[in-house]
Amino acid sequence: MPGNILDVARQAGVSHTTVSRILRNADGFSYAPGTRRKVLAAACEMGYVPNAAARLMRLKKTRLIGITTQPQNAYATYSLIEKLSLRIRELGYTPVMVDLTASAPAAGGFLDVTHLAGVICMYAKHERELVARCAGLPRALPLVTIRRQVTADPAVRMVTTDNVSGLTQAFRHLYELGHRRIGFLGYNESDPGRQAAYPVLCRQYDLAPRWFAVPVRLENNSFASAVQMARAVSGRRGGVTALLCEDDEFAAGAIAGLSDLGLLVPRDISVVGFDDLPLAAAVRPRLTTVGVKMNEKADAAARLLVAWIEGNEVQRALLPESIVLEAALIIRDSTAQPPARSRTHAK
Amino acid sequence: MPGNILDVARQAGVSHTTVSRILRNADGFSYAPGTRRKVLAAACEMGYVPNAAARLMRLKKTRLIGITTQPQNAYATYSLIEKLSLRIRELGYTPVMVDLTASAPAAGGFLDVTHLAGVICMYAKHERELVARCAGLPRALPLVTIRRQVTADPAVRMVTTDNVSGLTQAFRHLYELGHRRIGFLGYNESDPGRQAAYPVLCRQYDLAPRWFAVPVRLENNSFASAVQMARAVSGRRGGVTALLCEDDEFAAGAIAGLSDLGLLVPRDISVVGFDDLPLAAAVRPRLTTVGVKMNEKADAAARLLVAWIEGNEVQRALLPESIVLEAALIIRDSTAQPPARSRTHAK
DNA sequence: GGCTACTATGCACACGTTAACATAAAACGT
DNA sequence: ACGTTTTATGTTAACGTGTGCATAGTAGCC
Repeated sequence: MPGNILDVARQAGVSHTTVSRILRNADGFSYAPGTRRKVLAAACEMGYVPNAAARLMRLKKTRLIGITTQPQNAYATYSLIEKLSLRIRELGYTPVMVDLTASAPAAGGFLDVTHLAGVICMYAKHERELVARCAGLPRALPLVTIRRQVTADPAVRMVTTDNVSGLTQAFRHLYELGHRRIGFLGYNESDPGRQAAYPVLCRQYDLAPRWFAVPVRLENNSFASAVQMARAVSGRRGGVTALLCEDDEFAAGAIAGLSDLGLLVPRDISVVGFDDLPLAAAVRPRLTTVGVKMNEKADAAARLLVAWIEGNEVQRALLPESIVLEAALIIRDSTAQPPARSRTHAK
Repeated sequence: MPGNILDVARQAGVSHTTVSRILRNADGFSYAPGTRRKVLAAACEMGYVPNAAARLMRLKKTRLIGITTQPQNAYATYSLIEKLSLRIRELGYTPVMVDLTASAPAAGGFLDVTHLAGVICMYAKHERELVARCAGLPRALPLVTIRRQVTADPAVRMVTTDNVSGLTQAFRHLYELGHRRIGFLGYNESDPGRQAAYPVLCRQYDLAPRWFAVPVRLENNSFASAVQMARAVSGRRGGVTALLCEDDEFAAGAIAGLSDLGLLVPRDISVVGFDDLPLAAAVRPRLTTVGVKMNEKADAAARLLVAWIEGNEVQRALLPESIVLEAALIIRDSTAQPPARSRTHAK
């Protein structure tokens, strides 16, 4: 125990109140330069660090921000977590990974959701779960959802990408290359953002939707499950010339799976990803993909949450309900004209 | 504030001490079944969750276990973090990601390293940093290192894979296929575990070592940096017929990079990975790789750390200094005989 | 100089939990 | 029936911090 505030006070020859106020730069208090110097010197010398627990008990506020995780999409998840963590720390908070599946609150788990200053939440299921769990609390848990907001809770804000625009760009790109049988590979049950635009676009371009959903049991490994979907995608009934994928990991997996069947991307089938992860530019062929500006997304989410946490009633009301970032199609090597024989029979 | 222990006590008609002891299953206390039932019912009904801060202040022990992270190797890192988190939770602790680069302790950061019950540490640099930072503390920070232990601190334990055996198996596999120009692709500065065995094996098999190190500036994205290394690996001076890689992500990147140069794996060059991540079986060609049993590793690390945390002096002394898991070569599609012209001029 | 306003500091309490110590009732042995 | 151990519960202090209230000194103002 490396010294408490009383030790510092004793050493500096002042009261612990003075120490507390000087070290926190408390507003509305003026201290003599000499006193200030003495206190800072003493604190610095003995390496004083305020006891987090005591402070928390007093303030009833932590500076912990939860990040919900899930096993799907290792790459995208980790990529986002990493960037979020960085931003959160830059804003003076500490990121904590929260697992909503297992956390029986009474089971001795140390940190409960209720102790968090806020949560950044990546999946619709988690959002519902969190909002439900905090329903009884007098103060709603500040929550920023990435992707799509699903509850009407006033404390929930959203940061997302304009998925509709992104998918539209991708769709048009494929259509202009000559594709008329364009499929969509996604989760069985997921946030509706990216999937919702697909049938609309099909109707708009007068094409039949061809939908491929990964079975729930396979969802834990996106890459591998996409590999397994390749047969369906390329099979008699599927028979698409181009495939839109819900994320890059799916796209990369689909390419691998197709190559097992002797099909080459983009010669035989074009594939488009979503996210523009580092993976997308690394894989061969390089992925044509919809870039979602992960960095800006993390930045916006962290800022929005902190603004909400630190703001008063009025300031909160001024915060945007949602921040929507632009998406931009990044054309690389995984898309090309459909094979010659396919170009004849449209629709 | 959803009720404190006093509220529960009042509702159950007992003292708060009784509530505390019953809810914690405190040893050495026997309570009447009726009392117990009353307390549990009251606590359950009002959804009582013990206040983490107050508990922490009293006990001076958290049930938080830190996991150090780093930007390199998104896949391997996330894979391990995910499994570690699960095990840690199963043991009744809460995982927290700790960032050692930025954490100025006094800068308002809520959780300091000193508040953690222990840390699981994946990289040599972090281990040194942590041990150094906790040097002044009366109680050393319990620490389990994954991979290779680098400090002599008695509170540091290690869980690792038998990398030497793993690399030996891989080397022998390549040698027996007929390869005589076997390179190694790894980090410039990394834990010496996997790299150390390579020159020894070269000497043993009487081959010249061919060493390819990723420049530090590229290290943040293993996949992409391996792609960039392909030219060196296959070039005039490099000219290897087989490549051992420090991890699967490197291997996958190398394959992609080689394909850019018109070289096919395994026809022109054989590639071996390390770790057996999900990625290894997903990528095409499927990776021949050294499996390190990530699950068992996470399990062993979490158990060892918790045993140390909860054990007394005597029990701690009985814990193994290190746990070494076996490695097993998994042969898939990325290795084959060297091309015919290469087989003639050995060495 | 007396009143006011402000500056600089301290005192004492509250937060919710655990644990050492205390106590009353019951069981037990002779 | 009486001392002794055991069982079942309660009392109270302590952890380290922030803050409301109090206080002493100092300056301003007519």
